[in-house]
Amino acid sequence: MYKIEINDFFTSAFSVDCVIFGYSDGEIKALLIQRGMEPYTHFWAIPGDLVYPSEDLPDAAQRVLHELTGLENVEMHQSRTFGSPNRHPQGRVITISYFALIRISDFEIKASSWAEKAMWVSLNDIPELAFDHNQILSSTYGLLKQKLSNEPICFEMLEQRFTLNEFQQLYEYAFDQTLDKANFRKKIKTLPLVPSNESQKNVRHRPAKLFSFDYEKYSSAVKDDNFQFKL
Amino acid sequence: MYKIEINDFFTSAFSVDCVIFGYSDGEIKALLIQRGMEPYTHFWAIPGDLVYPSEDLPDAAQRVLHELTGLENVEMHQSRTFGSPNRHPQGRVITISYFALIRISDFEIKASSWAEKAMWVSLNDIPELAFDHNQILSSTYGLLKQKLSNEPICFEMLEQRFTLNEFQQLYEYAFDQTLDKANFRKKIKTLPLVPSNESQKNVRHRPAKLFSFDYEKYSSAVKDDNFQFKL
DNA sequence: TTACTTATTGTAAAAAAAACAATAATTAGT
DNA sequence: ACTAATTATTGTTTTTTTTACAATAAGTAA
Repeated sequence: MYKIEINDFFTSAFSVDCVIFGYSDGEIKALLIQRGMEPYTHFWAIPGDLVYPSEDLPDAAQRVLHELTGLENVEMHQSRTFGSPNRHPQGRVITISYFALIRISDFEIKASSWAEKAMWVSLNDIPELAFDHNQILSSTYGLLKQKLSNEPICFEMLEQRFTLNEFQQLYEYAFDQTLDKANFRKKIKTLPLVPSNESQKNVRHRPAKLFSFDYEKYSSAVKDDNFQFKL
Repeated sequence: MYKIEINDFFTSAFSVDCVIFGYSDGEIKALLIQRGMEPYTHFWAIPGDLVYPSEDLPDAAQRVLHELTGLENVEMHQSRTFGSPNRHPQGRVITISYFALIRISDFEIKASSWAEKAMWVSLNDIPELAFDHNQILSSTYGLLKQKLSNEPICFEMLEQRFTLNEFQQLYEYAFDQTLDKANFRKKIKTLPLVPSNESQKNVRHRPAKLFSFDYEKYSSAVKDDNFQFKL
């Protein structure tokens, strides 16, 4: 065994992978791209790329997401790090995964740079992905579900105005269980939901009122009253 | 701006940092080492070191912890990843933090390799640490507290046999609140705690019975009855 | 105006949590 | 062996929260 020099360590790269979740048609979806570049050409993948040697990780996540999908100003949170020695065929590449929830209708997706296509894919229809991206995606979805019950992040993926039923259905989907409508409404009575004067359109029955989530009221309730979101 | 070649990316290193928690004298403590090496010589730090280019991350965590502190067979879990461009003065080094809970009395700590000393330090007495280790430690402690209420990991840091009061005090310490003794005992009635026939020694009052946690019964309850730990 | 469908509110039963009190058990010292 | 001291342990009542189910109200489209 020969002695390892300090410079032998500085031979690795790292990347960020951005798991973007959205919700539409009653399903949670992830934003995927099709790779137009070696390795795994034409495979679908989570948007991600190598980080510049002097770039900070959150900045890199923003940049990479923008370059590949056109998405801007998406606040992401760190998920897990994946570092198997052979996960990347071109060398040792550690990847730090980030995730965010966005409103699908608020953004226009446009594949660019080396991404051939970009599209929303239901979590039920995820194909075989490049690298270890299937593992990254399912691990990050697990993290998302955990956060859903402790933080009011679901409103980042619901429409800006939503019905209480849509709110409930999102939770029923994520936790795979049906909830009593009356009790659900009682439980969320403590949340800062503000009713709008608009209602559902184009339904042939009594339309539901549209609500929105008041983030300011929420964060001041957290501070002042020690309020804690829990569903 | 000149074009960046693929090889320009493979110029970074990464490390693992092992945050080891223990509990004694009513306080949660972390295992720290004193660095006998540049940079931050003589600073206290979380045990950690660079990962070999072909080494898997969990293996690296095991190896590094063993080399610096003598600890073996400690199962660690991934915490967060820290990657500010300037966190390491010798180059770009991303660090992946791991954490574990151990019974202080079960292990003998022995500083070796480039660690000058190794000792348990109460979380209340943490000095200024090397690199961004203060941040890593507090962030990981936050993660620990989160896990404490959802998983039965506290028994990894309590003595193998413990009194119900010791169990309660650990939670009172971590969540910084006093709990009603009678109600605490009722709440833990569902947990697979098995009484031993031994009791506390050397106390000048009625000694408490010693219990231990039955991991097998726990994991089968999780599978069969869909049981979930919650405190 | 009517039929239809869903939104919304209410009430009662059941379960869980919190508060508080009483009793039992053990040790150390006399 | 007895007593004082201290804590373990168990019980009971009250309060709060959750669950289950039912009833009513409201809006749309025909």
